[in-house]
Amino acid sequence: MSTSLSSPDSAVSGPMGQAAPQVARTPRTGQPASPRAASGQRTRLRADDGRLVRGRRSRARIRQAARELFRERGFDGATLRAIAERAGMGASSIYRHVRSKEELLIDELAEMQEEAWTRFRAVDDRDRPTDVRLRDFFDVQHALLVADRDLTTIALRATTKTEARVAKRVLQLYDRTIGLLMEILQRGRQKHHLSRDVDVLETARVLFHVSNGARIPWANGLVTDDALRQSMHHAVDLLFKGVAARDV
Amino acid sequence: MSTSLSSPDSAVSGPMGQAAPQVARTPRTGQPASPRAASGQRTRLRADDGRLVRGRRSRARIRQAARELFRERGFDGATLRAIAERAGMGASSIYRHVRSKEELLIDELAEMQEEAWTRFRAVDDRDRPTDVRLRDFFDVQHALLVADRDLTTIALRATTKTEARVAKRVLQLYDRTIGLLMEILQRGRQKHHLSRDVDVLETARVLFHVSNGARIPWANGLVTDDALRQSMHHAVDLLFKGVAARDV
DNA sequence: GCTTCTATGCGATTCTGTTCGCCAAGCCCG
DNA sequence: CGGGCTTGGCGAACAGAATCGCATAGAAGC
Repeated sequence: MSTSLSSPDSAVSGPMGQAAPQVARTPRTGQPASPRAASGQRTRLRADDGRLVRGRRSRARIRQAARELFRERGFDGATLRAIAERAGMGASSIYRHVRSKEELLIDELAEMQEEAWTRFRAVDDRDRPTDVRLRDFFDVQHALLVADRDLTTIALRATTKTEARVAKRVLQLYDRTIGLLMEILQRGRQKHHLSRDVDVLETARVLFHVSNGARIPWANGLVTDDALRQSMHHAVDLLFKGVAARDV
Repeated sequence: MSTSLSSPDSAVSGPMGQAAPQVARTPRTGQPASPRAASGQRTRLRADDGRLVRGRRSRARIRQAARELFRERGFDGATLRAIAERAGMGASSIYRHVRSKEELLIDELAEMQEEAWTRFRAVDDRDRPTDVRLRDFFDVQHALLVADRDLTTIALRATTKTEARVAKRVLQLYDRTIGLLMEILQRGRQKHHLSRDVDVLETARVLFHVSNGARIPWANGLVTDDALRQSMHHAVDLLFKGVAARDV
């Protein structure tokens, strides 16, 4: 239930405020930043405020530096100090724009996910059999995963952080993927590929959970890239055919 | 493939050497500890060596302290220095017995898993329908999970650590669970609850992956305890019946 | 201009897990 | 007994993420 797709509240805005004025976040304190918010706005904060412009540029530099260093040295290898240095600022300043190192990662992750969706839509054909479409989707996702192993590992780790904010954003990404799976399944039901009494949402979730769970041994090098891929194909098959004996 | 159940090598021994002489681990260096190992044994190290006895006692105290503090403050809240203090020693001494904080956690985890297996076997009846047995298994596991929320969250996190040693041990625990699921499924196939061409191992894995994946939103408070439980029931159902239309 | 507020930045500091170098005590063997 | 070995322990130190308090500069309001 609460794992609703595209949850209405917050909507998360774009990764790292490349959009709106950001409502003066002051990452340092988790509070509404200032009494102003409650006591009626005194300063309105125009979007072209010189400070905000500077801030946006800083954020962009941080983001860029983080991305580069994540790829060069991996998440754990990329020191905040190194990121800061490359972004041309002190380490502590980063926390003016980001509330934790993991938050930087989410930008990366969101981007990869976006890429996965667009790639899939590019190759997808809504008229093909449902199971084929599903396999294709997982294949696309798989290709990106393999290209960015560290990223996905850490994304998984991020969902197990006490720091709820980070985990929630990752989970919101997840929800969108589940939504896409639902779409595919829904279409399948319309075309009578699926039996009528299937709960589309629940099925999408199961598929998604499998894909997440299967990544764990893979991320630890216990299964090969291809085995992971096959594993997902297998899961789709199983789910479609069912394992129960037909004649009992 | 490499995710074989009860992998032959190492067998991991018991949690934190409550058994054998431990082969002089010297956690500090990852190496075989001393040239002796290669050059033929010079000192044989009797099990009642006073030093080893002391070591075992220390390990027991550490373990006890860790367990208590994990429950009191959660994994992240339990400082190594606090654990050390309660165990009556300096923080750095812990590393004579353990190679990382996570290793302490694994002991806990292994114990919970063990408990889950024994509880299940206590209530299980091999003659009941396969899907019922599966649901029961997940229910037992679920009950323990709920009682120890933090533990399972961190276990997940541990599988995404760069520290391979820890992850591997967790995954070995996982493998045993998959093995149990296989057993259940195998029995089901014998009794013709399952169709003949089902790949028992692959099915067990899918089930297990779902259970892992489904825990993620739960651990983040996005689904209730009961919703998680229902989710697993749902997954078993889906897997059994299959989602494909029967008449196409 | 002057005050006040806000966004940004910085260096020092705190808190963590972990490592290092040294030392004590225990066992074995001559 | 007296070296050589090993285990266990300790305090100092390190590195990395995150926090604090202060400083700067731009903007808004008078």
